[in-house]
Amino acid sequence: MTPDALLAELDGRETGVPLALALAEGIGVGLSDGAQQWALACDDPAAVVARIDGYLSPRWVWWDRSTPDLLARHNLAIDRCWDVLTVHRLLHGGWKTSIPLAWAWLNGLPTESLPRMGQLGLLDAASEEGEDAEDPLRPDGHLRPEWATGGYQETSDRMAGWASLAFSAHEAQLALFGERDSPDRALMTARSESAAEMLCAELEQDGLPINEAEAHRIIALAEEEREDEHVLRHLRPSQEVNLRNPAEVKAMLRRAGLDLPDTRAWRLEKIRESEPLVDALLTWRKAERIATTYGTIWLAEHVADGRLRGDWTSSDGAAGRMTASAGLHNLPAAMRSAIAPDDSQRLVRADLGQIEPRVLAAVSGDDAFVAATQDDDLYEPVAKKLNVTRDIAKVAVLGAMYGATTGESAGALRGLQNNYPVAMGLLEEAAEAGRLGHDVFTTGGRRVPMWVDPSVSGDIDKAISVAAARGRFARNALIQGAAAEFFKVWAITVRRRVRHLGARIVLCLHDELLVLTPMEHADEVASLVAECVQEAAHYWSPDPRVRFVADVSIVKRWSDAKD
DNA sequence: TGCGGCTATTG
DNA sequence: CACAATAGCCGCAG
Repeated sequence: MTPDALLAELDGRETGVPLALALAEGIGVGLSDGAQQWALACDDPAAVVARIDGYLSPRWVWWDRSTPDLLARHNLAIDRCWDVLTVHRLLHGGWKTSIPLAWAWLNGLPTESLPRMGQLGLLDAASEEGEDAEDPLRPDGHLRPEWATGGYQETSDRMAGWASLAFSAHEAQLALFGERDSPDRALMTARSESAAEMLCAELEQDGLPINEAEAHRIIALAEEEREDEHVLRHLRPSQEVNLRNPAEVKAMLRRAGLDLPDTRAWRLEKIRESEPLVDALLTWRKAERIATTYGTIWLAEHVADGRLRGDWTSSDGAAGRMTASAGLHNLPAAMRSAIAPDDSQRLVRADLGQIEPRVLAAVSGDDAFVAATQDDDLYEPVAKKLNVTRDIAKVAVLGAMYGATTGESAGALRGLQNNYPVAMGLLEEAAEAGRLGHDVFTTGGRRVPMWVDPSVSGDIDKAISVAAARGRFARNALIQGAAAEFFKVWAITVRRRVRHLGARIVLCLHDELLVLTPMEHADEVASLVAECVQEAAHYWSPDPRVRFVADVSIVKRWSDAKD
């Protein structure tokens, strides 16, 4: 089959119709619409996908990240897609999964008896009668694991079969959405999370622009400051101490007359003014961190052709936040001046303001709390209502979302419950579900699985403390998870809206975006990024009255101050 | 060599 | 010092 013949067959179909896809470099493309399947042998499958996408603009259905990875390598950006494994994580909860596991779960097959690769290879070599190696399904209904790990890529006919199964999996998932409380909302999430997975493929491909000379300068400075002697010279009598061993550091401080329960920075910070030894230790630790974690080895491992790259996942972690390796999400502030493009480009830096409380207002629909979001600083009206300072109001609101029970926030918590009963009630309901070990669901329909630690049975105190931790976790997961969903809608909207200007997202950081843009389009990109906050809010927010805000600025380096 | 504990960094 | 994450070094068990 040729691409032209295929396009003729697809003629007249509606935009957005689901079309499943499997492909392999240099081999071909397999497609399926559920009723028919097509196999195209060709060298450049991405070019075929580009033609169909331009012609029909379907919703591309694929099994997993391997497909957008290939498309991203060919610089083909797809906006409308359905990633079966990403949707599986949404429906099922958790992160660990695989194509055979998702297939088994969707088809009600026992998942304990999932065929494993090694033993199956032997069985297949024996090739029982009645078994067809060209069939991706075994007689018991399970997927052949060797198909999932590349076997489907051998011929375009196999790809067509593989695409056909992806289509079936997608239909099974659609049926499950129908059983949800808010099917339409969960479907929206499935689509946006799938697009976010494609964005992750691009983030891995592109990387962050990094000025290596500047990075080396920062590392060299840290190397100087991490000399043990800078700390040890404060000791009388002089002594050898392994500063990397917390127990030895604690003993060292005790000998210096400082008896502390541990040596954590927040504790030491309080006394560094009056204790030169402590001040030197904290300075040493900061330098040590940069030199060990973000030193020359790190540069060599993660930087190539002027880009800093890590692995990206679109919905890792408890509640579905994006994660990145290579330290991209916890780069020390001191290193951020090295994140900079060449002079012909700029970074548009944007971050959502007070995103978690605003999301709480949106998902709870609490009238009074929604009203507070009209303010640029949401904590001001809250403080006024509670008759406390702005700082206490902030700690109280954050404490309510994290499940704090002690400290300053405890007192203000009663004020929050009186003034914002709907929002606080929602949080408490989630916490109670978590304590009981019941799964909770984000507003976008992500299942957040709870767990029961079997090791606590018999130990009442421990069981209570584990249940309490689960309650805090569930309470926060509703907010953090919903914020992650909103953030991803914003990110994929930006991705789509700035593309024609040659701009690309190069970093996603929970509430912050970095967009790399040609200098001449920086102003327009910045405007679009700001507009996209409203567009994303309109699309995502369960309560249209909630106001979302963002800071947007054009910078040469990530570290540059916002204007 | 793998793992828990401690510590750092970030949102 | 509550929620989430990645990542390093240490000592200790195997």
